[in-house]
Amino acid sequence: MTTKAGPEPSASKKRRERERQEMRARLLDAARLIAAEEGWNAVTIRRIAGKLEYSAPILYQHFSSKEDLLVELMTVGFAELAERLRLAAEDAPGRRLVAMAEAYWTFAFASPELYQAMNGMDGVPFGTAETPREARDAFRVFRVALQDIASARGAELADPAGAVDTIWAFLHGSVSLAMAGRIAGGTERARTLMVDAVEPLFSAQLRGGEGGPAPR
Amino acid sequence: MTTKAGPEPSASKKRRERERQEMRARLLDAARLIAAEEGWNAVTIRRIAGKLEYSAPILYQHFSSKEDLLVELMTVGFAELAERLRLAAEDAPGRRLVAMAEAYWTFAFASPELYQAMNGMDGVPFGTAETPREARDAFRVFRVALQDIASARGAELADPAGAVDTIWAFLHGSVSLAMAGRIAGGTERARTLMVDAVEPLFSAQLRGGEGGPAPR
DNA sequence: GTCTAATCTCTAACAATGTTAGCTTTTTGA
DNA sequence: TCAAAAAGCTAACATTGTTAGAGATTAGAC
Repeated sequence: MTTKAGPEPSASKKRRERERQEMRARLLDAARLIAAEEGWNAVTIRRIAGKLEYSAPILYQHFSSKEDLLVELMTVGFAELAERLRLAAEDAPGRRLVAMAEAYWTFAFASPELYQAMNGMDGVPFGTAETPREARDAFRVFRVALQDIASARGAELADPAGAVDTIWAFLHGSVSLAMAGRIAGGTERARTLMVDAVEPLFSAQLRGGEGGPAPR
Repeated sequence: MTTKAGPEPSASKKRRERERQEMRARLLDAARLIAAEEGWNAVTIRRIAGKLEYSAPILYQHFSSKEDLLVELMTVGFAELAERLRLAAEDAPGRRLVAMAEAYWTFAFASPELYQAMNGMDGVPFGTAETPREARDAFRVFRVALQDIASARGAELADPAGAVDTIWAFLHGSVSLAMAGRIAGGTERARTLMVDAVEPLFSAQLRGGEGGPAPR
């Protein structure tokens, strides 16, 4: 390990580094707050800085560009989502799948601005940046949970990674359409539709192809 | 009917109206082409007009704003998608579901710029405009097809509209993640995962709750 | 305590964006 | 031939992300 080479940094140097980090976090929070209140279109560099009573160029001492800040918020979102999924994964195997689907939904509608930053909706760019580690974390939590549920039923997944992709795609599509107001009947109905369909979608991922109904 | 009140418009008036429509269509095509070649971020009013050798303000004689043009392209997209779904719905009942899922996928990847315009990705605004008639058209085609498939199996859908929403959400989520490069293994694997899972997802929509495997 | 170098933060400016005003030119219909 | 209408342009505006450069503040060595 080459970590911590050279002499110990002086006390004030450490303090200033800490203040830098706090400033960075405050900038992220400000952007997130504006987005939550007025949508991503209202998130401009001058408004972010203004919210902290700084002038616009301050942002470039903490992020290389506006997009850089947005990408960072995306990883914040994935971290929060992963945490919620971890929590839901502690449910009993019988309820775990539904709990995780509900956790996904709850996260998305509790923090729509983060969900949008993560999925490139509404003016937030996406695709150029690599998928962050936090996203892979969330994915892994999901995969382990699905495998556990399968083995609790005395079965196993034909293609664990594929099962996660498939179910993730369904959850994302459901939330995405619901958030855009594209599901007639409102979000409550959309949520019910999603939760009801996730179980058969999972069963079909079990070895042996198109699985039958879930065991009672 | 109050259509066609007043005297017949003069010949040259009709010609100019026709030219206006053509100009409008050319503006839409230019925007679409730029988006297809360089992404939506490159689509600026000056570039759209420039591509037709006009100056920028010409756009405002055909659209009330840039967003207005984008919304129009969105309905173009839904019209194309509806047409493709209609075609796929002519397949034999046994293949129809997969054919429609494949048609959805093929459309999305044949015209990513339209798909993005329809679903508000990558800088294209969405949500403010009402869902256009063409979108409801596509939805209806889907619903009728699903109902036909069900009755061809001697069953029926518990909630036809809900079944469409559910399957649509899954298709959209799959395409959306694949297009963002978020499915490990590339688009071909993503496509396979989607097509494989659509059948059990459909079966679960049949009356009687979580349906078993498809009849052979 | 004083001085130099680093760090912080600002104002001013830049090019590019969507959009509007106002003018000139062309076309229309009598 | 002429007035009205339509088409199309240039010039401008405010707002965006971003950079340059100057002025203030602080750090740490003597």
